Amino acid sequence: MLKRNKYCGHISEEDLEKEVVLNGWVHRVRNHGGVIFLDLRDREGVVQCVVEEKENPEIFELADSLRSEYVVALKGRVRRRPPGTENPKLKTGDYEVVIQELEILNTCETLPFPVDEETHLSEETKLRYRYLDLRRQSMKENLLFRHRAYQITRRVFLEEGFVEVETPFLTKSTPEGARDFLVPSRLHPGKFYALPQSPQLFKQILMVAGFDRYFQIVKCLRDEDLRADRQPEFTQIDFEMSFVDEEDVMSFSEKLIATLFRELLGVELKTPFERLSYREAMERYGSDKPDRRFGLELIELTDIFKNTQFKVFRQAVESGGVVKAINFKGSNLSRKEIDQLTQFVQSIGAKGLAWIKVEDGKLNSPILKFFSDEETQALLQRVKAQSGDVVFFSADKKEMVYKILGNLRLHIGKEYNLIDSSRFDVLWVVDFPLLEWDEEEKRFVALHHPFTSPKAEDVHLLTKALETEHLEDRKSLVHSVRARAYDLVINGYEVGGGSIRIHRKELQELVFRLLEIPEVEAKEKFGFLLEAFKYGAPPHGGLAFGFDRLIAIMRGLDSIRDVIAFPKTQKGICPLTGAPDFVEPRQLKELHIKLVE
RNA sequence: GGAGCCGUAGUUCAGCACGGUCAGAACGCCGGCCUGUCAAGCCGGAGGUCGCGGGUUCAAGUCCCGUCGGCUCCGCCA
Repeated sequence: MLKRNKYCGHISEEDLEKEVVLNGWVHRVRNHGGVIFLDLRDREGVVQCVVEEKENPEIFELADSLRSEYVVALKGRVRRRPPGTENPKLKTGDYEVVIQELEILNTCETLPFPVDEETHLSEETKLRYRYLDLRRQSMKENLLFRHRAYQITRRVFLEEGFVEVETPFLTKSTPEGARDFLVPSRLHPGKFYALPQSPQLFKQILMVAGFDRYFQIVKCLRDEDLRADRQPEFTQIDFEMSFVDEEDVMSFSEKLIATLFRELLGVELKTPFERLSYREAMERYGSDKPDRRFGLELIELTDIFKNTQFKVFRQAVESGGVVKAINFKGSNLSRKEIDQLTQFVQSIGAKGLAWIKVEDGKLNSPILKFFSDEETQALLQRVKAQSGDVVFFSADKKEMVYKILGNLRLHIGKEYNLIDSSRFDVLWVVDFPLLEWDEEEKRFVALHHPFTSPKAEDVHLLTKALETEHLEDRKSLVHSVRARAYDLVINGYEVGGGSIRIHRKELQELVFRLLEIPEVEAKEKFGFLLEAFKYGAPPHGGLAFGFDRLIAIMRGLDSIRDVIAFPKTQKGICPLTGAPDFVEPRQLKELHIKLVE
């Protein structure tokens, strides 16, 4: 076999008049009768190869039998293309390889879809024939980009003295958080391993072990429903540091992210990144991961309507809720467009969508008749209403208003192309609440995870909350406790999150008491961590980046599937392998598993 | 668990609102011609369970119900 000494995509001036051996796939063949052009492709690119019938009839005949995606090896002389026939679209477009020897290493059946074009393909087709999909340029570039990102990431961690350690995949199920993937134990009937949702506990134990600075690029697994930015298995850049506070973790993170953007995209991010409090993010954008590349901010109106006659608003305010609005300025939306937006908010759980349209100084609205003149005037002034504006309202419990208007804002931003996709909006969201009330479980749950440290100045509120009998009072005390947590948000996606952890037993026990995790259970579920903390746990904290999301955002892609070599469909299926699938009864028996029905 | 969009040739799609020459296009594939193309060109050809099941109707890609699959979103995702 002729063995490659050059990649097709690397043919350049220095190869002129030299002999090269290429290995690759037939990208395209153009037969002109007496001359055949063959575009040969490998990982690095494409080069045109040529054979003329009168010069080399045997090779010409062989080349005539070539079809798309045949695998070939060829030897040839590189020459400059005749003037006027250069192809500026190709990196190697000034040159061509005159074929002297040609070996067909393998044939290829008729393709299910063209590899050489960027035809839109259904997700199912892409994934079923992923090996062909990955031959396509954009997908190939996505993976090569990702590859470079791994290398830069490792280098930056190395420069900063981090140690790479692997943590177990067969581990213990822990309460709180996402649903675990379980692995039945053959050696221990009835017992199960859990696949890790993240290396969280292990990396903290590594800090106790004195490794000081740890990192890992690691798969995490969560058995939850999928989204464009969520796969059941995904990759995190995970790290943890000892003897640090949030400033250390954040500034290292900034170095890593800024380096990736600089070296991969040539984009210089301004450091330190901007910071926004959780509260401000929610109040202005209705989201803890705001996309600030467009306006349409939420406007507070509760005070204006606190005594209103309009029942919908008044009831919301009386029961502790809020009234907020967004003003889609100069949009001149038609009734039909407003109806479509109404349908959208209804699909996410709103009862309806109140609106006012400003037209030539006149107001058009189904709810205006319920407002007093003062309310209308105050409202118009607050939202800075001008002709052409359409104002949308939401009045409900705070969380609901944020959800409705936050999503509506985003929906409008996308639907009406308000987003400047040429820039990156990078920010930290900080000052998260430590705990939030879970209405379903009737208890407090950790917003990040139960090991997140509260701010020192807020700890006394936790103590006080424990002593408070009345639930509403207790809620308001607990909700005012801020966590030493931080999320990195880029273009409206949470690409990373972390915190300074609790490293002292007493504080951890206090948090467990508030989470209503009984001592017995805490001991049973993560007693190993609590025990480790007894033996000299250093103060520590860390962060994990969602690697797939980060790469997708940097590549300007909407779905992380496009940066994962072999992703799953929305139902968690792998069309390439057919996983998940049934297994042999014998396998089940070994695992002591009996299927119901 | 819920909402929306989609499913027609190997691929991407049109046809569906108004049921009746609607089995169509492009690309791909096969055959032929062609010495400078590069999404080569020209001529010819093959290729379909309209996702699946049921219903309405004289008649169903087209309307209705169910179901399966793909995508987006809500719930869920510390």
